[in-house]
Amino acid sequence: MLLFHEWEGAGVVARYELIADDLREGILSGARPAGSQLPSEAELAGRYGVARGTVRQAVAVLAAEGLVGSRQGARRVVLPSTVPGTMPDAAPSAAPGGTPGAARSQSFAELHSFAQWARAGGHRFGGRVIEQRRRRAGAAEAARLGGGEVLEVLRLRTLEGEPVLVERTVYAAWVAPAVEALPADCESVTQALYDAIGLVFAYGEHLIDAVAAGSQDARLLGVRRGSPLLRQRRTTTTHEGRPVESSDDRYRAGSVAFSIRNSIGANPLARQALDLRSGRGEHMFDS
Amino acid sequence: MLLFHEWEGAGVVARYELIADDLREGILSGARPAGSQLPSEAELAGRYGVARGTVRQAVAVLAAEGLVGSRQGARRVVLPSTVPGTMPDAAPSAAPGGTPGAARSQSFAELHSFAQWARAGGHRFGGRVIEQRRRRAGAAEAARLGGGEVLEVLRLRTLEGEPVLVERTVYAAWVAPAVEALPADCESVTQALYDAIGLVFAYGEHLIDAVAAGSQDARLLGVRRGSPLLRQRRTTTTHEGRPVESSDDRYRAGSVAFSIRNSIGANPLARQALDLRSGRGEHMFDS
DNA sequence: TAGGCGAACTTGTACAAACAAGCGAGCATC
DNA sequence: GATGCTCGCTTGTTTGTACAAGTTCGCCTA
Repeated sequence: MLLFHEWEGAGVVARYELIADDLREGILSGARPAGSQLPSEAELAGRYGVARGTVRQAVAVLAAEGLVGSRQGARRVVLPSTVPGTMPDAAPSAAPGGTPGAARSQSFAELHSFAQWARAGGHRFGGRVIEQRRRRAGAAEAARLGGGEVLEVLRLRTLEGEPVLVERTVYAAWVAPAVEALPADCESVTQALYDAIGLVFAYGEHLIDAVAAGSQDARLLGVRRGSPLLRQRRTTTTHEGRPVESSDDRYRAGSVAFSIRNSIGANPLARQALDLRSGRGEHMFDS
Repeated sequence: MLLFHEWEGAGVVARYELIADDLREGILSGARPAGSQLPSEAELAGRYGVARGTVRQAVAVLAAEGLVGSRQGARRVVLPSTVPGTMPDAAPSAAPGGTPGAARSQSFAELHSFAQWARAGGHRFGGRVIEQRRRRAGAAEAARLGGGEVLEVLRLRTLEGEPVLVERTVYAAWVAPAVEALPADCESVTQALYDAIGLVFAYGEHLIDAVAAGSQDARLLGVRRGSPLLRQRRTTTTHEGRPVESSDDRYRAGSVAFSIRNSIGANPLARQALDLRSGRGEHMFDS
């Protein structure tokens, strides 16, 4: 239970975030088991000494994370967590290397930055640049990233010592100099670019599908050509909506999965049909 | 622009939803191009004749969808939409077979129900039951779905006449009778179960990765054994958090992709490491 | 001209109040 | 015993206000 005096001096963090963290910890620790009801908004408001609106903001966070369900008229319930791998060890809230409650703010970084995700999960990881060169932007790239001379980088990343990810990234012209200044074995490009020029990867658009490994993929990942890979294509922009990079990431099958929890009310993930006819549509890399 | 008198009698729909729909249509139609700034909350409040809080709820919806970006102190901006396939045709808001503004409420259904997703996208689709039988629940299944005699169903679904999806679903004991009562060529199981017993699939947890096609997969989908498939494993629950089904869906590579837009603030999608060592962990079906 | 400063603007957080809408349990009725 | 209904509880929506915090841009100064 979060006590009021713990807030004094907390300062920068919003109260609804603190309340959300407190409730989330209760859920993840098992103190509030799946199927149990949360206290009513009125009771929580009284308990934490805040207005009902503040409590609503807090539980809205949890609902967006898929941890609790809401229906008008009925108490909120804790939803079951059934993802394989998270079931067996009902870890008592003290995850290795991560402060409890950081899950939400990590979730974008996790999806975007391999390093930040791996670090948060307590994994041993590495990576290095295989190839890097400037070239003129194609038509579609110019539309996505803006014109000029883009920077194309091929990276191989490892998890627990094994190669799991081939990253083919195209950076917009305006970030190219900063990326070129990075060392070849830079662990976290995202972090390095933030430190160097204050660049924040704020928004992303992702397309997830499966492809067969090409010869280069196969060689780098140590799998047979044609074996299945999980592909994540993404385009990232800054706060202002300025495009930063466009990437084609390919994971070895069985090494990494994407997980999402959604509710009938709101979720950003959707299926998308691909054009079955034009298999020769534009590829970012024809390796 | 939405006019006030259009609301009179609208009744059930919340005003913030109507405002969100109006703004979304402006963005998707191109009237508010990517990079442009939205009017300030105060101005929108005046224009729509509502309080600022209501406007904030509306734009929060758009922000959750990844359509607009927010930073404290700066105007909201329209984010670029760069997913391949949605770029070329900047469809003037009149998508085939879908009312404008329905995107958000569809997004869960789209992710869950193949039929509803395909219908919303204007695709020709079909499907049939290949195999169906009752059996006792395994240990992990009992933990996910509750014990008793579960119902296992194998379905093959087609898109534009071609087989694209093998669906292996396990239904909890309490829904098994209703599922068995459905015809083998039932188009939308979700819809049929709602009509029959008022069942709503409200929450889902999904795990997305890539696998090689097994011999049964290959035969049904008309691909070679070992070719890449996009796999979506999901567990769905009702409003109350009661588990309904657990499914293993495999899409032919190149037929369907998952898309997601996220922001640094909030998103439920995250990577998850898989155990590289134990390849013999539990499988729902060992086909 | 370059840099610093500040004022106006904009979004974020929090509170208080009121009503609408849906749920659930208990009660009364048949 | 089963059915239907009412009432209290709970969440959803909306308004209004106030202040905090960050951004933007123009002005002023060095």
